[in-house]
Amino acid sequence: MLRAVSHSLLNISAATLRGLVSWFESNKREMPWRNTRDPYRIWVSEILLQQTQVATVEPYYNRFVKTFPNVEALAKAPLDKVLKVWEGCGYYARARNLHKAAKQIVAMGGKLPQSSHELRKLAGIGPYTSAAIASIAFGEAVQVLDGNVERVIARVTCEEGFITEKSVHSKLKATAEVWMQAAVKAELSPGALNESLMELGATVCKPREALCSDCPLKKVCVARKTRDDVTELPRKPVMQTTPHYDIGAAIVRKNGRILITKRPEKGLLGGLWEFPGGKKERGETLEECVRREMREELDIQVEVGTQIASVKHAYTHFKITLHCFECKHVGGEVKLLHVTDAKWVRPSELRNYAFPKADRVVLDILTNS
DNA sequence: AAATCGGGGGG
DNA sequence: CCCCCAGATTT
Repeated sequence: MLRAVSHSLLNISAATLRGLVSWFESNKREMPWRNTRDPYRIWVSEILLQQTQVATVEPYYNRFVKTFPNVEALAKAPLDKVLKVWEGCGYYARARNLHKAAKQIVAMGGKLPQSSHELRKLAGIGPYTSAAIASIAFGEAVQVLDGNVERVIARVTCEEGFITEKSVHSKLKATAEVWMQAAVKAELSPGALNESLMELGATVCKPREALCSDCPLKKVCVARKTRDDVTELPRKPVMQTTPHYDIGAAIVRKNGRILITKRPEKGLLGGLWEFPGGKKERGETLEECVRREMREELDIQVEVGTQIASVKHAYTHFKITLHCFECKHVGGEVKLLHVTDAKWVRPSELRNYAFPKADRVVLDILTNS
């Protein structure tokens, strides 16, 4: 055990690390947040980049910093507006926590904390993000260990253990720490080492394709030397298949307006608006499901008309097909039984509200027909 | 330690 | 169409 770690520690030379960073300097992709030193913008970019690819993040980042140019602007904005800018980007707890942390920072005097330890205390900032901001924005010698860096180190050190095991994770982290110390001794900047390793993982040492001939670490990579297929590392347990649900949803119309409801602040799609509805139960038709959901969630009676859309969508732990029906409101005043808010909205105003992706598809069908 | 929490891209 | 990706928080 000790030997495996020691081996990788002793083998990373200043020259190799310099080669890595200079590879990065000449191969790095252009990104909007790489043109700024503003810690606020670097923070926003790192939150958006959690679980999300660079190409997806770019338009969201540009819109976000234009709408909320600094911590104060973000802190004083209503959450609904923050969610609207985040609409479609997923993992909405990130937006809620970013907003919450902005308020925390303003309460602390308006300046972002500069150490990874202090950053870690803010909502939505965990081990990865605190290290990323501290190293990139403030030059702290703290290593990041995101999925890219884990993969690069697992391959370079030929770590065969399952990535989900704590001991394996600790080993990779220990190696990353030693590399960081070696980089500091070689007078390389901590942020540059971290960005180099992440960029290498994203563009060369990729999950299902390793472009080893382009890799600045190819001479020291143990997996490349000893294995047929480096992409088998890091090892991961097989994922189990996810359940599928049919959802019945209603476009309830009254006096030219459509009824939308707001989801609870916590949990799945928290704080977003949607067309009311819910899971179809066994032995129930979609039409019966819609009538039942309108009764249970809102205490209204509807007449279910034609189906206007059937949208498939995959979440992290299950899949849905959203079946959407035109409905006529025929009785009952709306009561907030299982929703936090409800509004009758003109079709042209629907786009002012933040909807989940599946509902956005329905909305597009609705307004383009 | 395991489950929750989106949406995009690739084969 | 299915499979893969992966950081923070909650349980």
